[in-house]
Amino acid sequence: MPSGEYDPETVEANWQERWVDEDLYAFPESAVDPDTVFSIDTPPPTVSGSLHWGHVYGSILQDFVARFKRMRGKEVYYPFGYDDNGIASELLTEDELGIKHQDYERREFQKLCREVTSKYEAEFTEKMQRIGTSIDWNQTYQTISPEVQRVSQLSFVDLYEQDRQYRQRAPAIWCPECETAISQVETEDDEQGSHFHDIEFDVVDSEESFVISTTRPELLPACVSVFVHPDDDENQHLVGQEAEIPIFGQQVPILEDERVDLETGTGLVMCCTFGDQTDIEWYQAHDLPLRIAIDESGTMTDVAGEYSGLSSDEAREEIVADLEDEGALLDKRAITHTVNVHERCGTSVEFLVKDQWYIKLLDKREEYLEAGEEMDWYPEKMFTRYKNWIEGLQWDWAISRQRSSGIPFPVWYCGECEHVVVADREDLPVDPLSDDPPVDTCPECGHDEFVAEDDVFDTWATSSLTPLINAGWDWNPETEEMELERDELYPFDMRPQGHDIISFWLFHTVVKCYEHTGEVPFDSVMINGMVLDENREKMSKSVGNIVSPDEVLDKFPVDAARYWAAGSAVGDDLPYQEKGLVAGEKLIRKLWNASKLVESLTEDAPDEFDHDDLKAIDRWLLASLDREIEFVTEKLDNREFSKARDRLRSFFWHTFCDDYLEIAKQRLREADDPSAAYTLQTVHRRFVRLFAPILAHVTEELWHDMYDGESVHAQSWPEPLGLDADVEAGETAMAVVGALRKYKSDAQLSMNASIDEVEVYGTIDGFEGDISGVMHVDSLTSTDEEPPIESVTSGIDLDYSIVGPEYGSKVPDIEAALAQDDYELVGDELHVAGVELGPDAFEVNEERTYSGEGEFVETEGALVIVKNEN
RNA sequence: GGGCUCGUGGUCUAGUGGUUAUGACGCUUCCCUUACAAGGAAGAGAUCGGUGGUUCGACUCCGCCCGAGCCCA
Repeated sequence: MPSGEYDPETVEANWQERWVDEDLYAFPESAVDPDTVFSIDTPPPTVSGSLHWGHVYGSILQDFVARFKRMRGKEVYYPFGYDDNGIASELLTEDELGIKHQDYERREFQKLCREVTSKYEAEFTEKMQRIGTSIDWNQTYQTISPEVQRVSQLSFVDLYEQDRQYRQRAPAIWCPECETAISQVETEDDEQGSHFHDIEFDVVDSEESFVISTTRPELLPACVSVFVHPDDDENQHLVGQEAEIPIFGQQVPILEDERVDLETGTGLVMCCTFGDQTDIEWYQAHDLPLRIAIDESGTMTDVAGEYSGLSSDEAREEIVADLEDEGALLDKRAITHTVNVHERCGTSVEFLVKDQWYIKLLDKREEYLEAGEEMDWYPEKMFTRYKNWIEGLQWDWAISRQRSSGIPFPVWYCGECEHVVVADREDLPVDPLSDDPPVDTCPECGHDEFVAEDDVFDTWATSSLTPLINAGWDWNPETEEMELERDELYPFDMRPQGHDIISFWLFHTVVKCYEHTGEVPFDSVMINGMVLDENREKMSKSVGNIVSPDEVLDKFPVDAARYWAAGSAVGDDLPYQEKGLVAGEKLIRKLWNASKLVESLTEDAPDEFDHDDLKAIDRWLLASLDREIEFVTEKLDNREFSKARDRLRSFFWHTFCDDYLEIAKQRLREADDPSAAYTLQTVHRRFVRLFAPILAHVTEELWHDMYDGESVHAQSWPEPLGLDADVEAGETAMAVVGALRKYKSDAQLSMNASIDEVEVYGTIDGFEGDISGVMHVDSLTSTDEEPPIESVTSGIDLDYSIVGPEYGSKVPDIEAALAQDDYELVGDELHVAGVELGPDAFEVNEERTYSGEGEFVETEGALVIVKNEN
């Protein structure tokens, strides 16, 4: 029985513990009907980092859906993944144990990683449980586990056999500091100081020469062509000729391409293997040869002739000096320009040519776009991000990473003919560096020595498999097919995702799962926005405006945070604001206090009551709640949490507490009133369930205290009762109560002061007693008759939705005539400005005055005359 | 530099062609009415970022500009 003040600190912790202990949210073990399953594929957070407020926000939104769907009769599959595979965990392990991963075999190092991260996993679990989500803690996985490694490698084998992957000598972005290849998304721009060198090039078989400005003279030996912009009239005549490279002497074609930047340098550009991204594009577009002058350690190769063996920095100095000697260096000046750097270490990247594995994307752009279209997007507008990403794709997806730790490619190459040997599925996971290939000799050439692939997968190659991990995707040796152990989960009903990572996490997941199963992995996607600080600015460590979950939850109940999280349209960014949480706290308190009152009033409430015997106001309240239920259900179905929350709060607070409860209280205290008691309890039970997905803890406490001892989260969602009621009379009655409150307020009377006499001109049939009871009216009469007041026509209001389309440009004339009172009312028609408007098109505005005894109050649907001696 | 999203009282937010713009927080005044004063009642407060256009009519649609965020270069 709810009594005293609500104590969220104790109550919330208690329920969180019990929910986990009692496995309340456990997904059924046995196979279930896919039609009644609601499966969620949650993107696993990095556990080596700390749980931040953005995680909390995203998780709460997921939980709203999970709890709502559960009450709607679904078996909800709500798993949790710990992402501990990746550089962050590796660095953490090295730090904590004071080791270097290079000193260990991969498997050993991964084992150490698992040990270190398990501590962080436990911490993460605790924090996730503290926000009261209904995750099924029996359904968890670690991305570093051997099982997930197996899925990753199975994915590779499957895509390889489907010919969706290829290995190609291709440009790779290389970080010389980290000695690893990185993806395009791991680079960022940086302004750096450098020097422009103006170098003179001779045109072959001509007296002519031209000048190129370059920041990278050490790339002269790598030069394969010179480019001119198509709009560059001055240099147009050079196109088609050849240029001779100073010092090195190679002769290269002069070509035209619109990617030449006319603003920088001389408008003529040399293309090398590879100075920047544009060089790579030119290499691909113009089918240019490769001249690799710098290797991956930054050392000059044989291509550089006498400079070979020097570091690229040394080579630059010597080449510049030699150019000067030859008279080819015309000028050298300091500039700042934008370079590509590795986002982790800030080192400017190199472009190398390496053997890399790629997943094909470009050839199926249309299909992947259609896959995106097949999913329901909440909100819809976020689909454009997915669409734009696909339309802008210029590369296939490079999945090779030249790192010594990570999940290895299950591949060996023949030492003789480079034939690719892929591991057997039964043997996965394997590490080619430690394990033998599945064949003794090369099936192609019979050679018996193999070279292990030493690259590892890009972590996204694993992160993009979560639906398959959750659904138990594996090889069935009997049928020789890939199968889903838990077929009923797939495709997943919902995938939550932050809007900042739609382009790679979501996209890559769709692509991979689609290729593996032939099905789009998600029926729907729910996109969450970012959490901003109080000033609507992005949270960042460097600015120091990070909000930590512990800090917030020490101060506020979780339910208050949950109320706050429901406060914005899904997909929109949401500022963290304490007043939002304070508002939540107030609602929790209101719900608690109202429940105490309901409890005290409904001790004798009948479980059953013939709806035909309901009093008007009870019938009215139940019918009004029906409409609210329909609204709230629809909004939650559409992930419009904010609308559901606000409407429910407002109906509960104002209609139920302020209007109905005040009346019911009086009725029940004055006499036995089974109709009121029954209604009060019925409505209250419904409110507790309606609030349950959002205010998960306080509703649970109330349900247990007041009702059947089961969890509110295991109850079914309220269905409308389908009662008929005179809704209009009820609303008029409430408006009359409002008018009487206003009268008392204006007269500075207390709300329980009595009023002698009230006359209501309007329909309030059946509500008279309720009004007089709650407002302490000694004598209340109501009538449908015309009130004893004088009406003066004060103006005409047009209904523009009718007048506008009908009269178009004549509307201003009509308005002008009305403004000058130049019109005539003929019967139910309005004659104005030469047109005749029907009764639907306008409304006569009347000013009412009352000169009789007492005071006249006008309200929605009724006119009220108050006569009071006091 | 490109794409997408957002801009509404002091603050947060609803509203996507119909003229009196929603609600909450805060503010002012009044009211201790036996669930709740962290409550109730009343009230003030917005030319809907700027500008130009389409339309009888624009917060809403279109162009440009400004500001913020995200992604990409």
